[in-house]
Amino acid sequence: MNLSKTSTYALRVLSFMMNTDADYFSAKLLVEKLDVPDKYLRRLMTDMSKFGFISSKQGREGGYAFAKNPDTIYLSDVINAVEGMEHYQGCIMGHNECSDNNPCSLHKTYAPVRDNLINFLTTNTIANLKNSDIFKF
Amino acid sequence: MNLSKTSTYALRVLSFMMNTDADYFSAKLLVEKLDVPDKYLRRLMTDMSKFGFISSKQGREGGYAFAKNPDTIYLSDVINAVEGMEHYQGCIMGHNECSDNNPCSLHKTYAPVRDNLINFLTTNTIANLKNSDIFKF
DNA sequence: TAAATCTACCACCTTGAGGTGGCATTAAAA
DNA sequence: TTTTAATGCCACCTCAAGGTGGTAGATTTA
Repeated sequence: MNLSKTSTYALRVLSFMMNTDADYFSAKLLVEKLDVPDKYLRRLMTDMSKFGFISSKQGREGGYAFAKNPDTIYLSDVINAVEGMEHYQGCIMGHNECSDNNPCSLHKTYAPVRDNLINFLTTNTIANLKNSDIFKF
Repeated sequence: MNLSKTSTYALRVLSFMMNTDADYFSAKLLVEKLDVPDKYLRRLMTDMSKFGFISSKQGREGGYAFAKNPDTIYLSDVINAVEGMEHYQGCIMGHNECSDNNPCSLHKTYAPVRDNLINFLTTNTIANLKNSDIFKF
């Protein structure tokens, strides 16, 4: 499975924030800890604040913080915001139209696999990523 | 889930061949039926014959045919040949190293989903795609 | 053996995701 | 009020997947 690189960046940032105690997380800190390109991360953070996941505070001692309760942020919300969920919901063969009524040759067999994946993404939240035994984000 | 476009092309070609009765399939026919770019399909077919899935016959009345029994060609074989299976086997967060011993924050939760996907790709063959009720490849 | 109809191959073009440079703006701290 | 350390934004660069053009080579059939 391949989330877009941008989605993994977003999830890793939020996971790190969930597992680290701080009021504000500066871009500088996140870049150091997560090895994400500086400017790219800043742009992503700005995007995520526009989507309402985080808030930002400018100026010295500023940075980013959760803007809503992490247990209300589903993995699918994050993915949907930064790259869209279409790839994960659509036909594995890439057809625009593919349904039970007009299926491709893999439609039926693949259905439970997709359902399982969708279920994973729509039931797990950022809060679920909290785990004191984890040191990799 | 997003297979690469090239993987879907490959699977769709093989699926079409599986569901159609003919000795040889010309590039022209495949392009017409499957709406894959002409030159791109030809290059892909050449690749697939190098990988041993199909054989090609040049000249008038020539074209492509299965080079091995379709029930010995697993979906994962095709994907592995044209784009590699790494994306589907690796860490959902994109880490190079991610194992039970050194997991990312999604490792444990995602494991069954990945296993399910891998199982789907490694147990289904091209022969399984034969289905007389299917008209979309 | 010539025409027709295929595949094979090489080099190039296009597009979007990912990534970068530079500078403006904000606000706490000194 | 100046300095300093943050974020915000715009325009551009890079690279690999996907796609194209042209031509050479193979083989069947008339």
